[in-house]
Amino acid sequence: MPSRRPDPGPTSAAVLAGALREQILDGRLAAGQPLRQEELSERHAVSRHTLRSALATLVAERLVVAEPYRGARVADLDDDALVALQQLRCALETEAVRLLHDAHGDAWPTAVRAPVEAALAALEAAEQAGDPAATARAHAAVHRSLVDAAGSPRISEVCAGLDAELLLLLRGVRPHYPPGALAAEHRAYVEEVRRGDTDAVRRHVARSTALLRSGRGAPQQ
Amino acid sequence: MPSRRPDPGPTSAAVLAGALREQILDGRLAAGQPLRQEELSERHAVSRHTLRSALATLVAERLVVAEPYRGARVADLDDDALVALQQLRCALETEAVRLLHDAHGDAWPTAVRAPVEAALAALEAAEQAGDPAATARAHAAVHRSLVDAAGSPRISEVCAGLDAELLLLLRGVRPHYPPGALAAEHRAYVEEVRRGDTDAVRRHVARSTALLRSGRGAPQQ
DNA sequence: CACGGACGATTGTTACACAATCAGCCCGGC
DNA sequence: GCCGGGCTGATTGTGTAACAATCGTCCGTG
Repeated sequence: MPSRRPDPGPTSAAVLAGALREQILDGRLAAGQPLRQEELSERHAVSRHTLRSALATLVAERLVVAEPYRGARVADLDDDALVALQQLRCALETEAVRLLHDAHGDAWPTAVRAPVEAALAALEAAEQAGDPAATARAHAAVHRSLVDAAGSPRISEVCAGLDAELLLLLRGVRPHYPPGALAAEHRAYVEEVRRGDTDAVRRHVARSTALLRSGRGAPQQ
Repeated sequence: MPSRRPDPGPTSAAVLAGALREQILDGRLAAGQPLRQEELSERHAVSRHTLRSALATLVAERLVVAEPYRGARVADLDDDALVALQQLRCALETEAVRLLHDAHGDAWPTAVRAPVEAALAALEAAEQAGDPAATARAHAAVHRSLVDAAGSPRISEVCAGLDAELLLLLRGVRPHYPPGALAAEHRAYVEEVRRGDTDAVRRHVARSTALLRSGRGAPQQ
């Protein structure tokens, strides 16, 4: 039924970048691990050129850091990177909430509210299923749906580009919440921002940052 | 006198990207113009591979848009792109101003104020010299110094990445101000934000957007 | 006039080679 | 003993030439 494929087929470099991103996010490629071009290109059965191209996209996503002639390695993010990232997310989401309130007041039309509600429901489902990785993705999706609702494409895009990095930051963080608490907290949060309380964004992000810091402090045991 | 060279020499791809960026920003490569790999690689005496690498960095900077198998072309930005970009800049600079006020109140230490003052002085000088391109760069530098003062590296970085795109947007816009007016307006603006008036950011950006839209409306004559 | 296939142009990918740089090691001089 | 210089292997950056995949277009057929 859908038209055949406007999609010519993603390039090899793109699918390779996707595979590497997946391996980084699920820990098969550990933080700080060097990424040698020859080894990786052989393992994935591609040319060294296309591997370099894939690495370049991952560098743009900040999942990989590279310096000329010294090679690339999986990014390992410290607490400073966490707070810097959260400050950026706070800037984007605060402005998104302000744009939403300027456009709709506290009576969001269903076209705006529906995706957020769907994301909240998905978060609740993932939490009940007990899958930490899926919960983390669903959590990111809630915030993304909120920012997307503002209808500012560049803000949305930067926010989307932060998702992978945020998931990398979340790796190894034990859930602090009993199942359902995260969804409930976010339902309340969405309600606050719907009333135009932009400070709620700051509070929410600050709380999240504090929890992540404490959760990352003792990764072993 | 300075240490010999911590710099191993920028890679060819990097200098090529710089050259292409310069050509795009000064109009030698017109907006919308296709960028053929073979032609450009021959003209700049580099391999097609390194050209592709340079193009990838320019795509990341949004000076070039590319789609697989269909080639790359110089970005041509419309009014929608302008307002989307300005919304993003507003988000970043508003948060920067808030961070500054949270950290220092309205008594900024000299370490914070000095770079901003220097950027303002440079803007005034460029304006008096009557060089529109230098004025545009100095104007961008004022806002960047303000954001950098907040000390949030990720916000600064996104903001810096927007500079080239903003300069591209400004191409062909006639100055609306008599010499000195831009610097004066920004001195007043900095004074407002120093007092913690985050709404001043929104007003400033909105005014700038309106002027740019009217200036871009009739590029010829 | 619609439709489908052939054709050139352009991009994506590969293989192999070489130059440039890095990291470590050995070695001689103070 | 320790410090600095040069050598060496490893790794990355770049070049050359080719081939495969895709796009856009033109052309012939019905």
